[in-house]
Amino acid sequence: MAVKETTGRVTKRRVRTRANLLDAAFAVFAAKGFGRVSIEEVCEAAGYSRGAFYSNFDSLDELFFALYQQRADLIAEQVSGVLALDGPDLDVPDAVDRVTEVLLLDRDWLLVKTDFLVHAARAPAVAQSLLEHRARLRGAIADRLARARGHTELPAVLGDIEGAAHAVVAAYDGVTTQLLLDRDAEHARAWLKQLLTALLTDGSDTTE
Amino acid sequence: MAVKETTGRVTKRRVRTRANLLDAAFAVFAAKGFGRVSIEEVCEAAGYSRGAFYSNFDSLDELFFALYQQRADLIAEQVSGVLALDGPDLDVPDAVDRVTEVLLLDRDWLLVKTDFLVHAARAPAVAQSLLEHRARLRGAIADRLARARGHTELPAVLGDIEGAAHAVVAAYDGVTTQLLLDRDAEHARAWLKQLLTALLTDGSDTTE
DNA sequence: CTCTTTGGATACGTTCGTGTATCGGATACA
DNA sequence: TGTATCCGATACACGAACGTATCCAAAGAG
Repeated sequence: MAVKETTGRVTKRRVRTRANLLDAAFAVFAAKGFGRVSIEEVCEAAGYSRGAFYSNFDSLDELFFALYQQRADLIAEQVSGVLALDGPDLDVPDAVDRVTEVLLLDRDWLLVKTDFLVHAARAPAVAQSLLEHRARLRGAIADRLARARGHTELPAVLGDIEGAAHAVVAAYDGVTTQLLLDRDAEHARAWLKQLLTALLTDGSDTTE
Repeated sequence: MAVKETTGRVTKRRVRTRANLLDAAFAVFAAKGFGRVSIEEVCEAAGYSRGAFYSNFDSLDELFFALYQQRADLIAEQVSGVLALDGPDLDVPDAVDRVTEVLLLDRDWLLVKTDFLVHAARAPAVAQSLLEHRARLRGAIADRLARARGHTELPAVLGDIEGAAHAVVAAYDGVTTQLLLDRDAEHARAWLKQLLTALLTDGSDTTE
């Protein structure tokens, strides 16, 4: 049961400890990786006993899911926010700049995100939820690209705008992988920018 | 100690059981994910007792590393082989076709590969080894691209040939991520082809 | 302030995996 | 075929983490 019985009392303390558990879990997961983490470790890191955990969650999986959703929504908002900025149309390179400034900042998040991916890959239900999340993000990107039309022409090879949005996500995923290994965030961001530019513009624009 | 004392007797049985353990481990890792797998499970799947394991490996980590190296080398050979085919020059789209036919075939491999990535991301020494492996692969791709010059002009946005090779790997990683979630291998391969085409050619070539 | 409800701590018993030490059958080599 | 060596199986002791049942303190309602 994902949600505790919707009894009357909502309790303030509960919210606090739940948040604390989630925060601690984030740190522990990032450090050791989900799957190598015990419930006890999370509790210890949060300064609670196991009783607190079982009072708030039914399993580590459930906590992990909640944690991911929390953070992913946060990121998604940031990206959407950045993309929505400014008037109805602005050229693509500028949007690319803005996005790359927000992304790839927190290594811990990348670690947890990838853990979650690998987790979802083996749990169809979870995968479904993750796919929907990605679809929403792609939607935001597609909207942005649609608004930019006229300023910058998209290459035809990617197909429609949806295709282009798909490509953007793929580029992000690809760069994430590399960054996880070499830990060079600066380089990763510069390079993501370059990749996106290559994907979203015709070869004509050689800014760098 | 990665390699058992180099004593005289080379032993035939040992090689067999070691291989069996590795094969069984691959299946188990793919199914449950490294980190959720116990030594016992691997032994059981292979039909051995834990004694056999400790006689061949010092830890699960060591086995995992050996397993990854084995399979990754295999894939790398396949790719290099496919890329080396035919005369000194052939256009890019053809090479793209060949490569996409070899890649993204085995879901189990993608799972294990991603597990290993996430593992390496937290173990610098392992990451180093993985980075070198990737560099070698990039090298093969770069060589191929160099030979194709004159037939197809690369877009300038990616920089030199090394940059283009980098982009190819990123695209592969990105598509892998998506495939892990939606399990649509057919679509993934078609789309990888499209992505690579978009990256490696000027917008002029609209084959599809 | 009192009383009721809720949240988290503590204290079990149990299961599971680990690593080691020892033993017996298999294997290579003469 | 004999024999020395190797390899894998078995047995054991230990520790870690789990899930539950129970209890005390904290927070909200009146």
